[in-house]
Amino acid sequence: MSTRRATITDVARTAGVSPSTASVVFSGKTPVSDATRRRVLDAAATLGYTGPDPRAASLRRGRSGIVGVVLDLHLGAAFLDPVTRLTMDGLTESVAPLGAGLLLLRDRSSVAAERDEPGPTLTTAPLDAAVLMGCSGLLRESLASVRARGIPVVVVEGDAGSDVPQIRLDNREAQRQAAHHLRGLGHTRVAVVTLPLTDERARGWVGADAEAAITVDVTRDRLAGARDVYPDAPLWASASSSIDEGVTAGRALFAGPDRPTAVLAQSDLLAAGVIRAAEEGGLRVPDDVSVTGFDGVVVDGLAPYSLTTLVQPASEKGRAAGDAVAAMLDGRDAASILFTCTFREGNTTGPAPR
Amino acid sequence: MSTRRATITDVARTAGVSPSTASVVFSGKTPVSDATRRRVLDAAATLGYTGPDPRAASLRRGRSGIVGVVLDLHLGAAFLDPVTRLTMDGLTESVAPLGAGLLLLRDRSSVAAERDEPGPTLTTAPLDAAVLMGCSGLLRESLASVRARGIPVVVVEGDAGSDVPQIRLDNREAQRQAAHHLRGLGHTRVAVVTLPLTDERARGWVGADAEAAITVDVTRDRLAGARDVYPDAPLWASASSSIDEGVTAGRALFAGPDRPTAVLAQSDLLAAGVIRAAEEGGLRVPDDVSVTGFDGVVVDGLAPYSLTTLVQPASEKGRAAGDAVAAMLDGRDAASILFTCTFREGNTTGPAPR
DNA sequence: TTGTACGCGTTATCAA
DNA sequence: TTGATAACGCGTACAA
Repeated sequence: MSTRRATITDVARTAGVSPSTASVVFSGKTPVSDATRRRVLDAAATLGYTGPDPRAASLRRGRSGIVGVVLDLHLGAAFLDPVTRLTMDGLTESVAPLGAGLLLLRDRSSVAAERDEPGPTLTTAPLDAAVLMGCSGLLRESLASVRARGIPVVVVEGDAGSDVPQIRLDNREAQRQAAHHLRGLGHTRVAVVTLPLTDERARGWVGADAEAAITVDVTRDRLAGARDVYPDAPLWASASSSIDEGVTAGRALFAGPDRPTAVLAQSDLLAAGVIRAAEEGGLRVPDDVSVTGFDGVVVDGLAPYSLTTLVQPASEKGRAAGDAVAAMLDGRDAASILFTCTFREGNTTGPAPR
Repeated sequence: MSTRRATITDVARTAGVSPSTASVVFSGKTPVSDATRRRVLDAAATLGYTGPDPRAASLRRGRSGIVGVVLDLHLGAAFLDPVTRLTMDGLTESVAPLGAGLLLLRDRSSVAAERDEPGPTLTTAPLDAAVLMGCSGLLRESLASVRARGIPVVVVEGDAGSDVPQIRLDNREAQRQAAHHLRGLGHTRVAVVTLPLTDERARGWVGADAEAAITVDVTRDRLAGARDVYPDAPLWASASSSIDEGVTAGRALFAGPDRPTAVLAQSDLLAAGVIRAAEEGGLRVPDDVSVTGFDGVVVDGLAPYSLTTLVQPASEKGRAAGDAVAAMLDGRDAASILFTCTFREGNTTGPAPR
């Protein structure tokens, strides 16, 4: 084997052209005569040169073609959430035309403290831009340093300073619609199953104090919407958004004496679990209990139910984030966007039983 | 605003030291006197310098700290699979100590053909290494060029040339164990629900021709294990690994005259769906029908069932891939690994009804 | 259409 | 403990 990788200079020399010409052959930025191109390509083949070194190209260009995505959980957990998956899909799509790929990063504020592993960070990775998805407030510092480096940042469903473009949802209004819907059906005994209230993710009934101390934006906003219509509805906080958590919640809800006739769940997965718990308890949905979800995602295994829910434009959110990144990379500035959910009536809600 | 970002040279000049000294202050590779360090740090703060440009550092070092991960589907679909999630988690962990992050790449062979979007590829991204997860054979070409560039590659559950380290599972033996288990319970009328047979992902009953034309390794190997014990079991191919697909399969299986008393599903999700379909059809599990899964993952919403299944070391696979990458990056060479599944008996299998 | 010259921002090496 | 030097491999004005 040879001692060193071939560079474009080697190729140029072998082909008998200048390095710039060889470069142009690969980038296609400038017309090159067919004869020259062939000579260069042949030389490249001979030398085993497979194209410009991305590292060098990236230094020269000032672009790496990499967009960092910061998730607030470890991968598996983050992607457990269908909304996250859809949003990532949208982001992937909208970022591809930029010639960029997504680099998975973790919110160091939550992890790095534990043990001092290195790992790529917002500050050490060769990023062209960064997208923060639903990250905790603690990451402010990294955010600051990234912005200091002049790297465009977009925040999706998270709490960032006001001068960062944000992609958000009308969580409160949307949840209010669902509550209205239930009230219109005559429901008065309604319970709410919430997403985690804080990073601690404590599960169980929620008292006034805990309710006042909610730190997760999404949870707080959706709850506010429910409260607009049902100020006194009892609250059960789940530890995560999953069917199993919904089942746990449902069991608790349906166990007591004053069984609710309707449940506002803050996610479709939770709603699916609540429905499962209802069936398990011999309650029929929606005859005995109405259940609403939130997100409008496909819940694997929920058929034949079709949830009454708020459909959120999940992949559009990702796409919007990508577009914002593209805009900023382009020198334009990106505005924050507030997406709207659509109420969709399924077969899981019905008139309140008398 | 100033005209240009500060560089380490600017910082050095301001601090009255040489660039190399300033560099060392940031990298910590060499002891520096406290006084000097302070001067440099102060200068950096003054100039708004937040640390070395990763692009330049990466060119100089010859390392980017990025490991590419090629998935054979779009993100959302890939992460729909719990095994993929776990594997990615393991990979993330084992790659973090390397100071590396994961860059999400798509199998261009499947996508690029469609439309000619640029997007990051195996060949244009600044990768230190690449991990291919369950990718189709078509990607051979990219694989070749990557290897030509001297980039270490590891393949997980996919079909690559023999000279690439592979991380695989004893699919056949494992599935055979499940089949043995069923035979031990006296089952003779057994059906198999498979993962997709080919990239086309056609759903339905499988004839001999189709069975002979299976292109997906995992599917073929697991089926072989089932065939070792039940050479004549009827086959239903699902279009993906999901509960809903399992339901569809189950309905088909339980509709016919010769209803099977046991079902070997090639994934836990499929098994969960089959169970759901059984319940739906008034069959009790395991009294009327036994069902086995494959993977040993937590299926959200499956409780109170605990599947009889083959537990595969999913995150270990990811970790092994990361370790292999680390080894190769280190100049050592990495061997292929064959992981073993563990049979776990749950409450979804029982004696064949008489 | 092709070639020349230079700099992108760092860091490894070695000498002081 | 610090500093000088020399790449790292490429792209792009600009000139020819």
